Amino acid sequence: MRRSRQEAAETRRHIIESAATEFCNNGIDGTGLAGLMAAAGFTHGGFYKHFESKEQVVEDALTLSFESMVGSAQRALSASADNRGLQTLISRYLSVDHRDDAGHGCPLAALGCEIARGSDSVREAVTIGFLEMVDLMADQIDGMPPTAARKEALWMFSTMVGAVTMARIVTDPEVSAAILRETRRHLIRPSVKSTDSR
Amino acid sequence: MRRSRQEAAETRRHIIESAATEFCNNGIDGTGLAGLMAAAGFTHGGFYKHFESKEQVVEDALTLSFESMVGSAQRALSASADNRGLQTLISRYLSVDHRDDAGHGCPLAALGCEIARGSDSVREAVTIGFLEMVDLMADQIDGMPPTAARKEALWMFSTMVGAVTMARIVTDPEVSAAILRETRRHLIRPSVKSTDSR
DNA sequence: TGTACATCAGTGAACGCGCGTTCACTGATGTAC
DNA sequence: TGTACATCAGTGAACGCGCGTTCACTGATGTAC
Repeated sequence: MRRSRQEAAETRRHIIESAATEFCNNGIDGTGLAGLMAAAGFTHGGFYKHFESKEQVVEDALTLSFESMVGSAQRALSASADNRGLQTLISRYLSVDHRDDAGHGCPLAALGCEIARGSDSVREAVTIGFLEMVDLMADQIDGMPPTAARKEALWMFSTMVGAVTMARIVTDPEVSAAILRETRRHLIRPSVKSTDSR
Repeated sequence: MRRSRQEAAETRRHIIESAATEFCNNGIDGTGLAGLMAAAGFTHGGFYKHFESKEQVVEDALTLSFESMVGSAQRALSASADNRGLQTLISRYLSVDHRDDAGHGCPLAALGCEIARGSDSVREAVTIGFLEMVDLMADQIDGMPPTAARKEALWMFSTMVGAVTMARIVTDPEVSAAILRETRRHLIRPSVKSTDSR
């Protein structure tokens, strides 16, 4: 039974959204197309009416994940005054909530090592999203020329990805919390220094 | 044709070693038992003469990976004077060589997100190895009480894992190199401060 | 605006393939006397 | 020390299963007149 163009577009979007959650929760290799379509409320036969291959839905899901992460980061930043916005962003990323909800979190923390082994087009799409987040953060770092700020944001975001990944691996809850806490302390202190200390 | 006990033990060890490389290169889900045994020079039928399940060889391979990483780190540290040992360790970890040779590198950088979704016993084994590396690094941080040094090492190593993971994802070679370089700069500077600056 | 036909979103069954696991078989090793 | 038998490391074929992908079919939507 054919659906209207608008309905079909909504279906596609819905599949991509739930695919992003499935991938982040179970991994890319760990998510089958049947399960992916079931999670979206469809049978798996219809998959190829929307995508050319599994690879394509991976690419679309990762792109959408970054768009929503960048979007909510932008909203958080414009909602808060001064350089507190960056601190809020970092604190949220390095929170226990984010650690415990991979499905709705950063795709780099959830799928980093799988993406590293992925195709060029997947890595390309992820690189674009990563650099958008980096630029967003760099804009919030004051007391630094733009080039230096970008370099600073580059390592800050990589550090955040590593911290959440490790906090998810470690079995001791105290060590896990300590990783997040210590990383927060190191990343937030420097940018405060210019206004607080001395 | 039965082999001697010693031969069998050597075979087992050899399978674990090549499994570690295979996992780090192709992922845990991405490595089949047939390929794993073929890489070790055997047919896949003999796998269950040495291991109870795929899960067990994963655990053994990760444990061995950490042992060899911790071992070579210890050798590097004891070979160099003062606190230069820690700098050498960090520089090597954050090198282009390590980035480009996942198979013989740190299992956390190569498999972090897969391990995070792994079984408790796999995560437990990895946590032990992670904390050994952390303690090794903490011992090299001077001008800090042991508890603080351990916390410092905790976030430093997480940061290193994140940097190598991101450097492997990013498609732009300059950005990839910049991630490693900036992370090196931030991690090496503080420990030098106590002897160099002021 | 109404009718006739082509299009295609979604279903459900099927495809070949590689996965983890099992098993009968082999012949050299280990053990018991 | 020598002989007879049990053990078991490694082989190669087979198992059921879930994977990504394909396809015939359906009926509502879109298009042409």
